[in-house]
Amino acid sequence: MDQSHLGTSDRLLFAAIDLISERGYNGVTTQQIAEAAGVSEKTLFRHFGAKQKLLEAAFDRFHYGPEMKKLFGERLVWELEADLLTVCRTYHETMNRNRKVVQISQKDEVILPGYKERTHQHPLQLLEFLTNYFVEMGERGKMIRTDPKLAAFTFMMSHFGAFINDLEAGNHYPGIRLEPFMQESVRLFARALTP
Amino acid sequence: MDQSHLGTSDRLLFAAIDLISERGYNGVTTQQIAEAAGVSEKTLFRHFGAKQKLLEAAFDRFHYGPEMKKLFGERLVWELEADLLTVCRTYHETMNRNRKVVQISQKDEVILPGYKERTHQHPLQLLEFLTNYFVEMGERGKMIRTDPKLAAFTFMMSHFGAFINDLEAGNHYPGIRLEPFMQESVRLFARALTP
DNA sequence: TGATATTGTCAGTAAGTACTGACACCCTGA
DNA sequence: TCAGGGTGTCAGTACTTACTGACAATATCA
Repeated sequence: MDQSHLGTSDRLLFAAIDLISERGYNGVTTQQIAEAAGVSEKTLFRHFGAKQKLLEAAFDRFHYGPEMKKLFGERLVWELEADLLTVCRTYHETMNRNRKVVQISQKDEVILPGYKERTHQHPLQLLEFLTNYFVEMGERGKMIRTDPKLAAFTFMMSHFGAFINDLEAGNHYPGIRLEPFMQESVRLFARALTP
Repeated sequence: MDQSHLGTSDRLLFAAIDLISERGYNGVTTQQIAEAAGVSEKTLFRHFGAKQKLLEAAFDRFHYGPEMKKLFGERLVWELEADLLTVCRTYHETMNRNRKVVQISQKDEVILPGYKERTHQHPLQLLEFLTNYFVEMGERGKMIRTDPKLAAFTFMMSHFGAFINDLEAGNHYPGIRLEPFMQESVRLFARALTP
């Protein structure tokens, strides 16, 4: 985790995200953030003016925008099992990139009003996408007739749950790893939804 | 939410759980907790001695022990769909009773070391139970051969995800309600696992 | 009524914390 | 060599907050 090559601002942003995601906004002092960044507290305030501004800047810096819309529009092969795997891989990739940001918006919703919505944009998009995909697959006769939105939601939730579970403490459920879980869940849902 | 009939200690414990689950341990002052309980701050300290002790007492008070082991051991009918519904209902009931406690142990793991494990005892138990159930069902020829643990985990995770999603802000995913979700998810998993 | 326990009030302490100002230092580039 | 931008140091301010002590008020109950 050597960040000495980064500029002062970036080091502060990194440190802020790291510490706040662990201990919460009110659980970390500006001094601790500055120290973690290898910088004096004064410098922190010279750059960001206020603790809150620092968090907001950090949030903006590390929150990946909704850039995946068409990202896997081409990758689809209209085979249920393969496509579900693509979707859930994309989901876990996105969530893991935003890992700490998600954690912060969970812990400190109160301090960052309005920011939680941004964090939940990705999952919402994916849900919408998956729903449309199910509709289309139904029309092609490659999927059973069900409520496509609820089916998509159930699939998403199982991966959201696994993600959060992993976020929180790693190993509550011993002997369970992400990759086998993804494959098994995809297999199950594919079997459930194939005519 | 009239709690005037309760004793002083209990009112304080209620107020603590309420406020801390919303704003986090460091986001609430002892004065605010006392005020919410309709009691002077001094009384708070007379009863609990320290803020941390108050939280610990509150946690103990509102954390339901693992009392369900055999609770639905008799309710099972060895029909996949019906039993899955029983399991996930039990799950959501337990989680919802512990709602605020779960939220606190998510936000303030740092302040309550060791307590998170306790919160995750119920899900762990249910997972173990469900795994054994799947094994038994497999032996009876009423279920396909799969990794029973991963299948159980996938089912649990979809409900854990739904629970957390509901916890956090209520309605990220508009138009989705718990009851229809439970039924649809049970239907899906039953279809996936029936021979 | 009187004894005891519980609570409120109020003033106060000690520590922590976000944030500032003044000044000296160092590095870079002209 | 000089100027300027970014930084560290240090002292300090204003505010919050967990927690305490002393005393008065009230409720409970024998």
